[in-house]
Amino acid sequence: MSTEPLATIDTELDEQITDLLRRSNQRFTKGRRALVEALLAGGRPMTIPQVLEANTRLAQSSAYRNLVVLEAAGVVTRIVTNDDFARYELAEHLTHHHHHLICSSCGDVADFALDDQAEAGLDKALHKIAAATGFTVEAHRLDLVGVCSDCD
Amino acid sequence: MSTEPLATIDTELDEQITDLLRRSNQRFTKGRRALVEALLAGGRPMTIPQVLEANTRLAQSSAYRNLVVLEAAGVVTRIVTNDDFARYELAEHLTHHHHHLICSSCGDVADFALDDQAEAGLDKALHKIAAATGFTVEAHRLDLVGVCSDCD
DNA sequence: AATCGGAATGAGAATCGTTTCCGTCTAGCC
DNA sequence: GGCTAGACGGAAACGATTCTCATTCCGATT
Repeated sequence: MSTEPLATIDTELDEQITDLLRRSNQRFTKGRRALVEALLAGGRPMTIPQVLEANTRLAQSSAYRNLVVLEAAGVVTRIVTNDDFARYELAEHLTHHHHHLICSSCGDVADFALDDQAEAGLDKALHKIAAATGFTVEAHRLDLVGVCSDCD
Repeated sequence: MSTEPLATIDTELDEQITDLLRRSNQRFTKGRRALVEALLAGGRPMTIPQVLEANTRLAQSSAYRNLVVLEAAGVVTRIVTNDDFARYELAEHLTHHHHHLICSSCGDVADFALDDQAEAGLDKALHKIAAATGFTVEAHRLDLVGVCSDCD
């Protein structure tokens, strides 16, 4: 479990994650660190097979188990599409608020961000809806579904 | 396969669906009609177990198979959340453009619509993104994730 | 209305991503 | 150094969905 990392977790991020994990009584172990490194290196939502391929030392069962732990701790986010596999990426508060481009052909997912003005307008409209329906909003998700340039 | 329908499919809708199915060389059979009626009566995205419970005459395997057929024909839309089950609802062009409120506690999904102005602003911003990334947009999906008033 | 051909049906088996078990190993602590 | 709770990893179990296949239905044709 010790080859050169796919990406380096800087001190600040390390502390944030350690802290997040500690809050749910979990440790930031080597296996979990390797997962975060793989996701960081990927720079996009990755399926478990992709993660395992990126770091062949990881055991499948541990990857699944630890991604559940990391999600519960708020370190990563699980994304499900119509594709066969679930995908994971670093949680937004460790990176930045963004949305997803989902390719309906190959299933790949990439990130994009809305400009501040559009995001603010959206937020306002959504809060209005929430207030009208008695729904307590935790987050909003915006996906663009279409065909990526590779598949076109 | 002949009890009183859960909801009535009016002539116009019937023709639209028949036509949609014919385009993919499929018939609008009784089983498929029963599925559409159940979804129509539900008025919200439903899981297969919910559909089967609403109409106990439906066979599970046929429900799964026919929902795939109906989706391919563009009659229904499949929605996946973090919940264990996929959900289906009538396609937007048979109803109206809308978005989803997803309860992170019970998994239930309800519909909501953005006001025209917010929707137009969103559309504009998304087309800008698409143009910048070489992504061909087919649709956008906007979900509000939170806790519904029942679970609160 | 009887027949034929192809599609639809339904019960159960198979699939396969994901989860869980369980025995072994580690890291952290005295 | 030993102790112990937690983490690990290989393999078995799980479960939503899909596939199989014999049977039934539908629609067109004579």
